[in-house]
Amino acid sequence: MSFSICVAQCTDSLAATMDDQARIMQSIGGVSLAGHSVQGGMALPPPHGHDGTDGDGRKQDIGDILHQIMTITDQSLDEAQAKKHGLNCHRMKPALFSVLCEIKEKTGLSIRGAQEEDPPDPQLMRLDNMLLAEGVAGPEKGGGSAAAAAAAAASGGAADNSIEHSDYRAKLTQIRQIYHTELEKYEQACNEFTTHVMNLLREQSRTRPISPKEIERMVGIIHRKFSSIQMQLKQSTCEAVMILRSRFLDARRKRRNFSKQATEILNEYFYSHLSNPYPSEEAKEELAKKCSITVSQVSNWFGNKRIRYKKNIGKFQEEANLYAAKTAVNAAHAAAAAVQNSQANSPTTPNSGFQMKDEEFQLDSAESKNTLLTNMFTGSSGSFNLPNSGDMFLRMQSLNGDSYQGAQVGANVQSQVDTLRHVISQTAGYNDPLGRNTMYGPHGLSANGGWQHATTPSSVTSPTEGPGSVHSDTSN
DNA sequence: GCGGATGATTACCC
DNA sequence: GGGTAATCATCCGC
Repeated sequence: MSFSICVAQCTDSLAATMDDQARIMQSIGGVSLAGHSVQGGMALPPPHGHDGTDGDGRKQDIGDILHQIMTITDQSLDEAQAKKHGLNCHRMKPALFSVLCEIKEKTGLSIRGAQEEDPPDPQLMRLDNMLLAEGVAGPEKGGGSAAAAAAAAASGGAADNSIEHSDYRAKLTQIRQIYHTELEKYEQACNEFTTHVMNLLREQSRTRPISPKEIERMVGIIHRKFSSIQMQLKQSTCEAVMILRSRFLDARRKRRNFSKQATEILNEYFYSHLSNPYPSEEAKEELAKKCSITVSQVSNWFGNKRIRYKKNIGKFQEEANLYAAKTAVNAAHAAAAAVQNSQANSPTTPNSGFQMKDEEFQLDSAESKNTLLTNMFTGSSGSFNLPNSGDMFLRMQSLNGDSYQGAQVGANVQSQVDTLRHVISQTAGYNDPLGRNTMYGPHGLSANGGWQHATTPSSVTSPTEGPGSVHSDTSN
C-alpha cells in the first residue's frame, strides 16, 4: 500500500465531501435562505420581503454573491482572486456567511451524530488482538516466544529447537520492524494530509462557511480512511505471521527420535506389559511425563510398537530379552533390598516401612515375571547375564515375596522358597527345545494377530502384584 | 547415498 | 474415541 493510493483515497473522500457541500450550497442558493435572522451576534438584515422596502435589492445581492461563489471555479486564477477579494469586501458577505454557517452547523451535526456512533470494527479488533498476542503489536516482549517454547516442548526436545526458535523470533522481529515502520509512515502521512486539508479548509473558510466542527469531521473522515489502510497493513502483517508460524509448526512436525532414555522407559513398559500393551490414560500421562514427550506421542509410540512387534516377533525377541534382563536386575536389586529390610524388621510385622519404587521394578505381567525367573534359573537367554549370581537365591527368595506379593514382605522366607520352586517348575516348560526363552513371546497375542485383553494394563508405578493377582489399574 | 529404524499421519474399523 | 494397518518422511548408522 503506497502513500499515493492512500492520498488518492483520502482525496476521493474529500471530493465527495466537497460535492456534498456544493449541493448544500445549491440548496442554500435555491431554497433555504428565507426565514433566517440574526445569528451569533452577527448583524443580519431582515429577510427579504419583511420590511417591504429594500427586500428585492437584498435578494438580488445575495443571489449575486451565490452566483459568484458557484462560478468561481470556472474562472481563471487571477479572475477568481479578484472575485474573491470582491466577495470578501461585499457588504452582504457577513450576513450570508452567518446563514451558511448556521446551516452548515446543523447539517454537520446531523452527519457527525450518525458517524460517531460507529462501533469498533470487529475485524480490526481481531487483527489487533492477534498482533498483540503474537508480539508484533504492543510492547516488545520477545514476541512469539511462548508459541516457540510450546512448540519446542511438544517436539520433545527443547534444546534441539533452540535454533529454530531463534530463527522464528528473528523473523518475527523482522515482521514487527516492518510493521512498525509502515505504521509510522502511514501515521506520518495521515498527519501530513490532515494538516494539509485543515489548512486548505481554513483557507477556504474565508470564502465559504466552514466551521471548526466541519473541519473536525473532515479530519475524522481522513483518519477513518487511513485506519482502513492501516487495517490492510495489519491484515498483511497477520498473514505474514501466520505463514511464519505455519512454517515453524511444519518444522516442529519434522520427526525427531526420542531420547534413548525415553525409548528405554517406553520399551520397559511395553515388554513388562506384553500380555496387554495398552497403557491406560494415566499410564500414558505418566510415561509422557517421564519421557518428556506428549501423551499423543506415547500413544503413537505404542501404536507403532504393537504393530511392528506383531509383524516381526522374532526380530524383537532379543530386545525383549534385553529388557527382561534389565527389569530382572532392577527387580533383583529391589528385592534384595526388601529382604534386608524385612529381615531387619520383625517377622511379625510385614510391610513395615517397605515401599517398592517403580524405577526399581516395573515388571508386573505374569509372563514377564515368569520370564525373569526362567532366565535367572536356566540362563536360557542368549543376552541375559545376571550379575552377582552367587546371591541369586537370596534375591529370588525375596523377589517372590516382595515383588510379586508386596503385602507379604519377609513374612515367611521358607514359604517363599516353596512358592519360588513351584513357579520355577511351572516356568520351566516355557523354554523351547532350542533352549531359547519364549516367555517374551506374545502370549497375549491371539491367533488372529490381536492382543487378548486378558489383563488390564496397570499404571507405570504399580508393578508389585503377584502372579495371578488383580492389576491395580481399574480404570478399564 | 543407501537402507533400516522410527515418529507421524491417514484411512478405516469397531 | 481408540486401535490397526499402511504409508510417508525423516533420522541415522554404515
